[in-house]
Amino acid sequence: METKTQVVDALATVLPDIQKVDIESKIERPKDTTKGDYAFPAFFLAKQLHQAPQQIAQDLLAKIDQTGFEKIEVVGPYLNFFLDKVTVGASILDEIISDPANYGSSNVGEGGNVTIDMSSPNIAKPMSMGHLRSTVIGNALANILKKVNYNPIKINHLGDWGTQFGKLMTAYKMWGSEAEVKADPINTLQKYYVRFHQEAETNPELDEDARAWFKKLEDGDPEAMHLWEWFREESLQLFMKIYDLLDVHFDSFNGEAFYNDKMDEVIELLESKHLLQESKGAEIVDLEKYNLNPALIKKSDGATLYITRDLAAAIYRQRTYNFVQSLYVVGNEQQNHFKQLKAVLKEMGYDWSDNIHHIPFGLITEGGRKLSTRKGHIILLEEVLDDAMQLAKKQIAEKNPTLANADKVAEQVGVGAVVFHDLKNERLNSFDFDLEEVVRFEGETGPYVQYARARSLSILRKAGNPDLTNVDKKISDPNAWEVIKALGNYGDIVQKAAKDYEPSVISKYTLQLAKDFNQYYAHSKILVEDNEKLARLSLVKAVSDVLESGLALLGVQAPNEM
RNA sequence: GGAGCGGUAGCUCAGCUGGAUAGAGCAUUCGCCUUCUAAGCGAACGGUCGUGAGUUCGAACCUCACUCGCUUCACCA
Repeated sequence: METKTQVVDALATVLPDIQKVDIESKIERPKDTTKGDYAFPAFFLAKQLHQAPQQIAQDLLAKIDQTGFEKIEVVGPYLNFFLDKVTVGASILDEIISDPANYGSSNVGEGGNVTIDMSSPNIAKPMSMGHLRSTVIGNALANILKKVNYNPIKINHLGDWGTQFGKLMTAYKMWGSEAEVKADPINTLQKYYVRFHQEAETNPELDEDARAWFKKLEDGDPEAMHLWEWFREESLQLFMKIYDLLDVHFDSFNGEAFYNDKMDEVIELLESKHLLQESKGAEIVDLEKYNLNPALIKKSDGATLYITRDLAAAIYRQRTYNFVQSLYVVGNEQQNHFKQLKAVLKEMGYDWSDNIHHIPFGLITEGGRKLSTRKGHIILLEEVLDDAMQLAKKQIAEKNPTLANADKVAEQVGVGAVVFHDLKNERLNSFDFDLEEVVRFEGETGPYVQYARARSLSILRKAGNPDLTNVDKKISDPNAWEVIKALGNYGDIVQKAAKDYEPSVISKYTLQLAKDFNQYYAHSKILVEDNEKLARLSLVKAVSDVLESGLALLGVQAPNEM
């Protein structure tokens, strides 16, 4: 941040006719680090100065004040700036060591509330890898937004209402037994659900029966209500186990059922604004002018739909939290729905609908096939996490057999690998599930980052964890520079991740920092007795602090030893 | 057909608001544990950036056309 301003200021004094912001926008970071820390291309000045860019660069170099820089040099049309590594490095380390917890924080959010609709598994269905995506992306975004001083509100909009309960009740009444469900709730209910869809293909009466059961539920029929509560309770208990493992916690579990008594108002509002139309026996809102299909508010049998509930939820959230932003971390395949949702709210005259953002993510397939709960083609999250933990345990037994708390560490490493894998790439990328890939511990993975941090802590322990707050942090070793530069970028990285709602910006950064540190570690000896030892330890401490912070933003736990 | 996302090394992906010889990881081959954890470090190999035009001093990036893959388009969520 500040280092860039230094470059801008130096250039501004020799380019009085150019706006500072314009200069800043042209400054780039050379990919090749031997070409300096910042570079200024002179191409764009060629036209107005009527000179060759190479010549302009030369002239600027002659006039520019080089104090505070290690050197400035011209390569072709580029002016390359080399920062004073020792001084700049020491000040970056000082900043981190003096207040590690707040390093990288900023106030762009000004405390504003941001609701995050995330995870939202369906009751009576197992959690799949798709739910993992929503859960970990939402959780990471909440952490990232908090770091830039928004106030995130994590809402688990449980799928605890809807026609699937009608189907489930039909199936249960026809083929189910209480004992079977109690023995293994989710898998059994899942089995009923799959069977329902199989048999309904040849027997359409089942669909009618399911519709009837759901209608009963909506009308408060005691038997239907009882079954619903039972299914819900059993499911929720199992979900909580997974959330504990992922260390994800919610501010609200208000799911679909919570809005049952809030939908009449939505219908009334729509009616009073004359937005409802009848079409084929159903009630719709026409969205022609948004170039969207009509939003179906009420089915021909009078039952409500997803969007009606989401309208109620959006209005409720606005009233309850007065959000500055409302995020929905939901798969990309639902983008049409969210466009409709925003459009209907807009039609209702709610300008705050502009603050609603669908945060889509890519689809997970397996063997190129879309996963489908209805057809029973799913990847169970629980199994993936179990596999990952088992594998981590095996690794520990091989590589660090004397490790204390091996089980806990295996959990952190295994789960960390799965979570990190999900956050590593741009969230809109879809990917084909490959267990080996997901639970990999080498290369660009969560464990790689965890390992780099564990090694840094190990060094600090060996050094007796000295107090580093007031030590001289000047490091002359050029190997340290890439690490320090990376450390200095953290704040910008966090802001970019927040602005783009993109956790992968953080994961990529932690990988890069870990890589830079591992290189330094391999090439420079830290624990040698000389007058820069405490400065080097400061660097190591700063790395462990920032890696810990970055991993925490991602919701990945970091073991002190592994 | 409309809308959306994508096509970069054998595989998985980076590539910032257009800039200097297109970068990682995995896989393959080969080095490095008598020094701070080898879940590591280093080296080699590997690319017509889907195709064709255009804008520009300069295009993987912007525009247009085409092409391939996935998603979605009222009574599921």
